[in-house]
Amino acid sequence: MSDGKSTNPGRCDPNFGPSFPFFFDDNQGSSMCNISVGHQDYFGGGGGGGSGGGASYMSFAGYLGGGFDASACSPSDVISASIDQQDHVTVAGSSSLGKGAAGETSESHPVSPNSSISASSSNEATMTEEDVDKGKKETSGKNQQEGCGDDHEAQEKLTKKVDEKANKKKEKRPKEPRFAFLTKSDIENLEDGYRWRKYGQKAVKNSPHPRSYYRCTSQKCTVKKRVERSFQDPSVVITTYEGRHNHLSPAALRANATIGMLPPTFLMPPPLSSFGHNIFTHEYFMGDQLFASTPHEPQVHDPVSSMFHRKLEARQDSEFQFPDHGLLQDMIPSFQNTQQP
DNA sequence: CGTTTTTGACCTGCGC
DNA sequence: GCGCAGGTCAAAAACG
Repeated sequence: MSDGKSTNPGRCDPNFGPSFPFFFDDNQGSSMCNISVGHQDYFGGGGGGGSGGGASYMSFAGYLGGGFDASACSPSDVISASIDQQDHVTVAGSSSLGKGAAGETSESHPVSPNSSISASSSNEATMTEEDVDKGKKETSGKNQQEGCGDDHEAQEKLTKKVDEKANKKKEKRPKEPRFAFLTKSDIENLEDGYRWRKYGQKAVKNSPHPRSYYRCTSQKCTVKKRVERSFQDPSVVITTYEGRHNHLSPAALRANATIGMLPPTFLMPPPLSSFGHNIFTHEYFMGDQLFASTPHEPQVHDPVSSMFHRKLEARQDSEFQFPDHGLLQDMIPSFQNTQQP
């Protein structure tokens, strides 16, 4: 479609807002957690991106490996949560922000107050097979069809693939970390700094809105994302990222090249640097804060971390309701449980 | 001409 | 085992 096709690095869409993730990490198959989140709000300019915190607190950005670059923009609100089975949970809500560390173009966008949403995650098996799947599918579908024996090579390949599949199945492949976030926006394609190629679209049960599947266009990068609208609130876009980027986002590269002054924290992992702006700057809640009563002390001090605290406070009074059913609930079934008594 | 989107078909997992 | 729903593939079309 439009050129940015799916997402164009570093560009801002006038209507977008990043939202926050809720992230799940399926690794180990455990399960997930919940999250809740919030409401619309807005935190003005903060700075930049962030590292999620200390060692044990990895931001979703970190998880993704780079996930987002929000250099993009955003106007809308975000609502989201992310989770990581291990010890972190992140949630967010969001809205617009000012300039990020990355500089880029953003100007501050006014934010509009919006809704409240909550989420929880259940990832489960839903997507975990993907990585492996890819190979599988390639093999399976096609090969079966072609198996007529056109060519030995083809057959051999097939066989190999099949074997690989079998092995993988047995091995039980690790699940890719995932995180999702809700964004209140008219636009479905969030500008997250990476380039995505759409590889499928599917109608979703109980929802008039189709779900789109995207893959990172970078070579060897297996990150995928799914984008769909909440059927209950069409203005809410649910974006789910899966996997971690193994490269810098085009936007991040650009920003770094231009700025060249970012603190190490930002530059280190590709992902983090990319997050520098929108997302982090908006609201981001650390999991422990959500689930535990102990205040979280960021191990790494950075603007973002501090920001989390402030934001969190701001949000405590929010009322979380999760209007969505179906899709969202699938992702976030227990959202309500996370709410504070 | 290269890249991305569209879209129908196929595959897989899950519940009944 | 069957049907359903989700996810992916890949040919064709569209786009720049």
